[in-house]
Amino acid sequence: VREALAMLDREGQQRFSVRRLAGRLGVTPMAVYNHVSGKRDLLQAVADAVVDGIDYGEARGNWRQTIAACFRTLRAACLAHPGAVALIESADELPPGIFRPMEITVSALRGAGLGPRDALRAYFVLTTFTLGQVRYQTQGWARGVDADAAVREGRIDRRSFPTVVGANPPRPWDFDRAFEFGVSVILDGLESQIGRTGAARRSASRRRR
Amino acid sequence: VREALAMLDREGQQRFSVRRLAGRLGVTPMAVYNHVSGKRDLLQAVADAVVDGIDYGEARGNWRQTIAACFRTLRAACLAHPGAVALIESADELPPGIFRPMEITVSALRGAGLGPRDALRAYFVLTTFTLGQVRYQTQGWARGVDADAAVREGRIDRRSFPTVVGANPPRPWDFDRAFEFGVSVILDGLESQIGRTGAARRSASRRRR
DNA sequence: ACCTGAACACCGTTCAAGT
DNA sequence: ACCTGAACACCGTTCAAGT
Repeated sequence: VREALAMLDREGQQRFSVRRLAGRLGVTPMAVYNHVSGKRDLLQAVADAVVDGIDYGEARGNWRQTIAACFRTLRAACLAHPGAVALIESADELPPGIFRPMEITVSALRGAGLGPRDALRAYFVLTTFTLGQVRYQTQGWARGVDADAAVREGRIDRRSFPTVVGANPPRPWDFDRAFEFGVSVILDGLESQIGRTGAARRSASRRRR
Repeated sequence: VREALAMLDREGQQRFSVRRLAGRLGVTPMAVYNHVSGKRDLLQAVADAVVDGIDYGEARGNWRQTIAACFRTLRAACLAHPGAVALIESADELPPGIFRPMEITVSALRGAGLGPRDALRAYFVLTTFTLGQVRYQTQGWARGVDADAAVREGRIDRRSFPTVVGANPPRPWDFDRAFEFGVSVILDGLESQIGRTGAARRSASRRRR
């Protein structure tokens, strides 16, 4: 499992194969099947190992700080094991620890006054954002969606895409800052949602009196 | 390409193969290579076709409405071709149309008063969120990260995950509402960011006088 | 210009056999 | 309990040959 994770981080899931893993372990391909019931099972085990290796620590500070810290931890773990993210996203079943961010986030938001459904939705906003950002960074957003390259190579003309051409991003793109910006935008948005529903609830209870 | 897209939407990228495509076309596997230089090239062509098929229409309304409409369109297109999302995310190069949402979003946000770097970052928040949400919906978030199933199957205990167990999501999960919630949260967050930098700029120009 | 058939190097996996 | 070797059904792709 350890060697599999290393291979995945090094060469990606595309180039990973049971036979090559066996080769690196100096063993016949079939020996792998004594420890694992198949490729699927092996990748599952790798995903489990990564998920279990994440430590979110103790919550401290207000709800914004708690949530921000949680997703910073998640992001750092994903960046440390770029090969594992796709695995986690496609795993059939993951260890309970995968729900730690949900627990932390929903709990913090409930405490801040957000309703249960919205708190859960907010969690999904934060995870999809965080994992998506990691994907772009590791798999190379520098692929098809690299506006900078498209502008440089002249695949895009100023006429149809004036703003894209003008906003040509500074290189190297600072993923950390982009992530922090996103987190604070989302938290700001949640704060104003909380203010709004809180105000609605207050005026409702005022009417009730 | 049309048949390939249909196969991908139907059975997913995992089960797709050149040989099976050839089979469905009633032709020998090698015939495919007369029209396309390889599997990679074929998938690229599929991604291109999907991207080119998206029509974002004319911008109308204020910046919030413009942006929301843009990502609703993107989301609808992705949901219509679930098999193509992974392709687009991993394509090496995509047609210019892929930058339309960036153009629309950055332009709208610049107009609303956001700085160039933040406008670009905001675009990435919105795309990662939108595509991530689509992934969860189509690939089945119902995989490893399905809290509902985990609770039902008793893989999670109330002691360590009180909030997750309590927040047991209503079934069926309403992806549309979750998406709309996320969009409005992000737009709220951007609005308060704009207010903040706008205020900072105003007070700076006041000092300058 | 398009299709075929045989071939090559790779896959995941099974199964009988070894120690 | 662990490993091996041969085999099977599948890949993507090349290449010479056909029309």
